[in-house]
Amino acid sequence: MYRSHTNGELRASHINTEVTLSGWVQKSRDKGFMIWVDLRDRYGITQLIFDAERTPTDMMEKAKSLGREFVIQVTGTVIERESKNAKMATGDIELLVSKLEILNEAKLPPFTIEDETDGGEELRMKYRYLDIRRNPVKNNLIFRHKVAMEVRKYLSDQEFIEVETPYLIKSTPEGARDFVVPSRMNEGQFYALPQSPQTFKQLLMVGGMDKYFQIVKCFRDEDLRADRQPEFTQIDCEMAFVKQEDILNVFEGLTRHLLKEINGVEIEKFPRMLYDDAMRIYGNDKPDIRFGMEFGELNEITQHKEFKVFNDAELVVGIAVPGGATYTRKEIDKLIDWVRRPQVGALGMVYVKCNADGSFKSSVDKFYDQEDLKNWAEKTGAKAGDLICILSGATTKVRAQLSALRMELAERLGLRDPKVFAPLWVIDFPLLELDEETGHYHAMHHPFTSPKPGQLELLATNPGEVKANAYDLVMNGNEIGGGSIRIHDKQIQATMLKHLGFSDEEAKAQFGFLMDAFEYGAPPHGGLAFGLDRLVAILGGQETIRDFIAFPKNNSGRDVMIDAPAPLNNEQLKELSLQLDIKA
RNA sequence: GGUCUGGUAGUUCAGUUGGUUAGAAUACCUGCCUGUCACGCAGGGGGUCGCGGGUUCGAGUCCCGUCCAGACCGCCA
Repeated sequence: MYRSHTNGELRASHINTEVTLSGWVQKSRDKGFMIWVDLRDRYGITQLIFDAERTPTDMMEKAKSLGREFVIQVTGTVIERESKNAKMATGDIELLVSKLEILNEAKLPPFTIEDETDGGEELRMKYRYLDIRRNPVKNNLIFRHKVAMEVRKYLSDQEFIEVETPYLIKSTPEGARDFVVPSRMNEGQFYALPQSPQTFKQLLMVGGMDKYFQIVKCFRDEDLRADRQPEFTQIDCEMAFVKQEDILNVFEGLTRHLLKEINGVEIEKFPRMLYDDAMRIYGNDKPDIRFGMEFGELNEITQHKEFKVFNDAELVVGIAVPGGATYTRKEIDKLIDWVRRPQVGALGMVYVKCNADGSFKSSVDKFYDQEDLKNWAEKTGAKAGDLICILSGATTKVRAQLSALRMELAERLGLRDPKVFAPLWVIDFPLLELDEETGHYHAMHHPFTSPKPGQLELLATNPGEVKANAYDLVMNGNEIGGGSIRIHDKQIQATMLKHLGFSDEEAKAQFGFLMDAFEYGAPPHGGLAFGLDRLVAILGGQETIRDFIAFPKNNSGRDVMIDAPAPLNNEQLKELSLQLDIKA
């Protein structure tokens, strides 16, 4: 037996009992006459004591030799501390050690195993097993476990069945790039890892599993971000015999359950916003509605003067920055520089200070009078003391730019409180999206999404106008889930693929199995998938998903701990019938 | 593919206009310390300034290239 108790559970009630503990040496404080050792495990810290009067000399020497992160086992008597520590759960007691065994020595760790570590990101990733000993990371992993358990509990209670789908599937050219796995037995052929179990869950619906879910790894070979990993986990869900309303209700229920159980937050009804409105009011399909700063479109009240920039613009739009009227010229210039950075890409910014005395001062006073500026303030909801920031240009670009500015300013103003949760549904997404480079339309969600009833005909004439039965669940400016009602009719699916540029042969080769299945009695169905990593990070009030993943990849998609990816040797390549073509 | 920021002791960082032997904190080692818990005190060891090239009497510092890391844009149906 290595331990009778954990390091987090001993209290005053255990005094005078003999216990055995195991764990890691967090720190030892050697005062010469006495040595205190903090013994750590997953559950907490217990203070051990060795002292010259009660501890044999040889054990004193052994205790002196203990270094950080040594793994030890001790037996002893729980005693009351002479100086208690109210900050520790076990702070009333300590263990007078009678037997000390070093189970494993440890090299000096490359960074300190403490809540506020001195280790940088890269080192922590390289020695992730040490990082996981730290409370912040450990607690995040436990938090993630809790969320996953609540998801399983809730969906299971609603009669959902968790079904596993294959990881070795077929590559498709649409959408994200696939991770590809060569097949040894089928020379020259490749599996692909799934970007999502999309077609399989639809086939489960055809198979009659009318409520399915799966907590499942998905893979996308695209560049990473702080909130994006090449392998990530989805809560993948699908239901048969449902309409959009049913799906929204079920998964709003799940989300409400999580907010209540995990965060103790009760939210009655999630607001719903049309995609078009989200774009118009927030310039963004995943608006953060924890704060206002809503867009005010100013075309009508700006384009009657000689200011060419506004007169030529497709869209003139502004936001009110609370308290911004006090910004200095220098601060505003920095703001203008910020929106002109290539990442944002605005050409310039017009601003209006709404002074406390009710007067206005703008960067375009040459063109507009106080009455004009007052109208702008009204339209953007600016009050005395606010600053109006106005961008103009092509609608799509300007909305994205002003949205970026809105988020940045809200961040700086502390309006993005991680303890506040503001979920909403964004509905009626467009079915198709125009690819500016190729001029072709592609599916905004995926090619199995059904158009709104009666809009199928529009596909031929105005493809960009067609709305889909597609919806996103958005929280605090993040898309935490998205889904759609699917096509379940072979003809409609064929038409859809044709409009996406698939020939009949390509459609058959790629998705023939799905369309064949539709001919054998496919029920109406739809579903939704949550990004678990992101959901957990947001519920946990953090920005980066990496610390909620036990072994994440770095910015370049590398696992720096195991040093993957790595080359294959020649025998392996030969066995797979592969030749490399790498430019020097 | 692109933009920006960074790379100096085990670690986190400072290093001025290019100028003596590159510093601080922390960690580590040694000694002291009768209640520590961010223990304290005294002393000590520790550097390929990412790498390569260039300018210069002289480069951590300036220039060019390159590698690595992070954030973002493109991308992520």
